[in-house]
Amino acid sequence: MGSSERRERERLKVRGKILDAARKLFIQQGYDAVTMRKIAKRIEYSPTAIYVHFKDKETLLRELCAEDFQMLATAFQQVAMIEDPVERLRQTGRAYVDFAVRYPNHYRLMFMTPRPPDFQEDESGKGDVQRDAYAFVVAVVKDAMAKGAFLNEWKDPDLLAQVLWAGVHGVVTLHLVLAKDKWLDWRPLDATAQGMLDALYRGVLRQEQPNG
Amino acid sequence: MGSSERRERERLKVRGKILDAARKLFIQQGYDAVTMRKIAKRIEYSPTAIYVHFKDKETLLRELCAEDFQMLATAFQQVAMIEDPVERLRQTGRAYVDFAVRYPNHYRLMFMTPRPPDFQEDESGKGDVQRDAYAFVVAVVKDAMAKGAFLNEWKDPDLLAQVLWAGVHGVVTLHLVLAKDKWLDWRPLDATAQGMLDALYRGVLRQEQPNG
DNA sequence: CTCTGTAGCTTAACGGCGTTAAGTGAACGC
DNA sequence: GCGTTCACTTAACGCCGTTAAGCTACAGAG
Repeated sequence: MGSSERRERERLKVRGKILDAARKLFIQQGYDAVTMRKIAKRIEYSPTAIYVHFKDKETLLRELCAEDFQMLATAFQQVAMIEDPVERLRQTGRAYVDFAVRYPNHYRLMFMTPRPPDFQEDESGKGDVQRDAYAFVVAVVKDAMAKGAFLNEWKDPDLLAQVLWAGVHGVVTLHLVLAKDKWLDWRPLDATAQGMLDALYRGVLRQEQPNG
Repeated sequence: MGSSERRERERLKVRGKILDAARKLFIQQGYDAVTMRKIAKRIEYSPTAIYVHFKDKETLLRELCAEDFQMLATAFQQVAMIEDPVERLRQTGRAYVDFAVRYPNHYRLMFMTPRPPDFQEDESGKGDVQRDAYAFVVAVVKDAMAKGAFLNEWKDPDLLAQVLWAGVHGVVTLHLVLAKDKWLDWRPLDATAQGMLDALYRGVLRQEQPNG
C-alpha cells in the first residue's frame, strides 16, 4: 500500500527539519555553534535521532554546503544573459564578492573549511553550468578566449579561471578573517575588490585602447 | 638574593617547554590536535599547570603565532637588499608563497583563523619593517611608487599592497583548503601563483615595452 | 627561628562536545 | 497473530577547555 510512501515522506520531513535547524544555527552563529545537541533541542528530538538521517555531523554540514553551491551557481545564472563575455566575466567577479559578503558563514564553510580526507563528493551536476559555479566561470573564460579577449600567454582556461577566482577569493577571505585586526589599516572591501578586478583584467585582457 | 631571578628563570624554562610542546604538536598535526591535555602530557605536567603560564589556549596559540609573524618578516628581509623596488616586490610575492607552502599550519593560524573578538594585539614592532611583514610590503610598494613604477590610478600604497597581498593569499588558501578536491581540475600551485603575479604586475605596472 | 603569604603545581570536577550501544514501542509484511 | 524492521530514546564513553580547591616549598617579615 501507499504506507511505505507515507513513511518515506515522514522521513524526509524530519530530515528537512534537521537541515533547517542546522541551517538556522549555522547562519546565525557560525560553524562552531552548530552542535548535534543544539540541533536536536531545536527540533525537539534527542541528539542521537539525527544519526538516523545523517551519518555524522560532517555529512550533515556538507549537505548544507551543497545547497549553498547551488545558490552560488544560481546567482551566477543571473549574469549569464550578458552577451559580451568580457563584461559577463566582470559581473561574475562582482557577483562572487557579493555572495561572499551576503553569506559569510556559508562562504566559510564552502571555501575556507577543508574537506575531511575521506570526503566523497556528489559528482552529479559537475560541469553543468547551471549547477557548477566553477564550470560557469571556466565557460565564460573560454567564451572570452574564443573571441581573442586575452593576451596570448593565456591559453589555459582553467588556469586563468583559477587565477581570477583566487584573486577575489583572496580579497574576500582577508576581510572575513582579518577585517577587525587593528594591526592593519584596512581599505574597504569594495575598494580592494574593485582594485583586484581592475588590476587582474588589465593584466590579462588584450588592451583595446592602450591609454594607461 | 638572586633567588628571585632563579625562580624567574625556572618559570621561563617551563613556559618555553609549553611553547615548544605546543609548537611541535601544532606543526605535526595542526590546530585541532593542539589540546591542553596533549601539551601537558608531553611536558609531563598536569593540564592545569599550563594555566599558570598562559591565560588560556587562545593566548598560547597567539604567542606561537607572533613568533611566526617574526619568521615571515625575517624571510622578507632576505629580499630587502634587492635594489630595484619592482624586482624586490616580485621577490616578496614569491617569498610569501614559499613561506605558505613551507609552513602550511603556521599559515593557517596566521591568516586563516579569525582572532577572537577580545583579542589584544601586541603592537610593539608595528610599522617596523624588520618585524612587521605588512609594513615591509607597504614600504616596497611606496618605494616603487616613488619611482613612478605604477599606473596613475594606483596612488594609495595600502590599497595596492592589500590587493597584491590578497592575490597571493587567494592562490595559497585555495590550494591549502581545496587542493584535494576532485571536483576541480587544479593547476599546480606554482603555475597559479606565477600567473597571479604576472597578471597583477602587468595590471598595475606602467608598461616598459608595450609588446602585449 | 617562626610565621605568613604566595608561587607553582596537583587532583577533582563541571559542563560541553561527537558518537556509539542497547533498548523500546509502534507499524509493517506475511 | 507473529516476527521483523524502523524511528527513536536513554545512557554512556572518551574527548575537550577551564575552574575550584588544596598542597607544598620557599621567600621575606617579625
